[in-house]
Amino acid sequence: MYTIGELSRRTGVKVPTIRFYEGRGLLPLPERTAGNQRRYEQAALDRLRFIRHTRDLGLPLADIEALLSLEGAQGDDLNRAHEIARRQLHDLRERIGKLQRLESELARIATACDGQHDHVCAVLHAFGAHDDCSGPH
Amino acid sequence: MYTIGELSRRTGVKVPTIRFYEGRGLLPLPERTAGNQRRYEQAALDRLRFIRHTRDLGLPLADIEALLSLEGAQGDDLNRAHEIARRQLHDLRERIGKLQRLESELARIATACDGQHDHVCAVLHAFGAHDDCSGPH
DNA sequence: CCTAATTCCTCTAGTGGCTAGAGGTTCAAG
DNA sequence: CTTGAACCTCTAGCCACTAGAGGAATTAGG
Repeated sequence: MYTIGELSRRTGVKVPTIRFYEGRGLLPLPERTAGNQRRYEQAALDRLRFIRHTRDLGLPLADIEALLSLEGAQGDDLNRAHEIARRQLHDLRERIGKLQRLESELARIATACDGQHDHVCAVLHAFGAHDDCSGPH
Repeated sequence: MYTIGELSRRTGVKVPTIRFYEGRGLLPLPERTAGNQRRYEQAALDRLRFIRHTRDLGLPLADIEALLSLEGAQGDDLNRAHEIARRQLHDLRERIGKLQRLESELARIATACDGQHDHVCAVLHAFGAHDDCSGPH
């Protein structure tokens, strides 16, 4: 039996966030003490770790909900879980690619006008100038 | 003189978003026709492109506002613009690093249990299992 | 000049994923 | 039995938009 604070410490999910997940239906309603405080079992800890992990992976709560509903799934449902993983991987790779293109541009901007603070800073110009960018975005 | 729709087409910023920016003070109040419709000058187009570009680079609106206020700045203000660029680059590199770690993990998950749909899918297990991860997050 | 289609207007509310705060109650240690 | 930490509910706020309602203005064609 864990208090909500213990659950928080063990998973790294903040207390208000745990209550928020409960409200969203991601965590089942836990038992309560006579004084109305939440008491969790091991299963809740596992489930919350699953949620934490998948959130870290960038899955939106809706997808996590879908995955959670597939617990012990068979047949087509497994394909659905697979599909979610593949889609996430695809999204992630796109995000990385985009960010890397921006990185090179930002590096160019950050080093612009280093040393020569004449009268109009190249940084401000560089932020506005799209023409100088190497790749499209 | 551009209508809001033309401005939108030329910058790729959606019409409601342009109005939203105006409300946030990022764009000055434009002239209006007798019928109360917005009419923009070239300066507004340039400014909106600047905003669009910096948003693409990941800058929050507050930072963009700060940069816009530095137009034609001198001395310390230039350092401030520089500082914004450097901080953004730092953040961006962190984000990329984190996403790359997640990518390798997600790739592992997506290919797990390919072919062998025995009875409990490895994808679901893999989503929950943090132990198998290569790096920390 | 009239009509019809398109674009424009303001306003409110919703999205995702939390986070912060107010104002109060319960629990555990000493 | 007292104290202080942790808990409770509830509302509101954050960012950066996006969607929709309900209506007014503009523009192109006939």
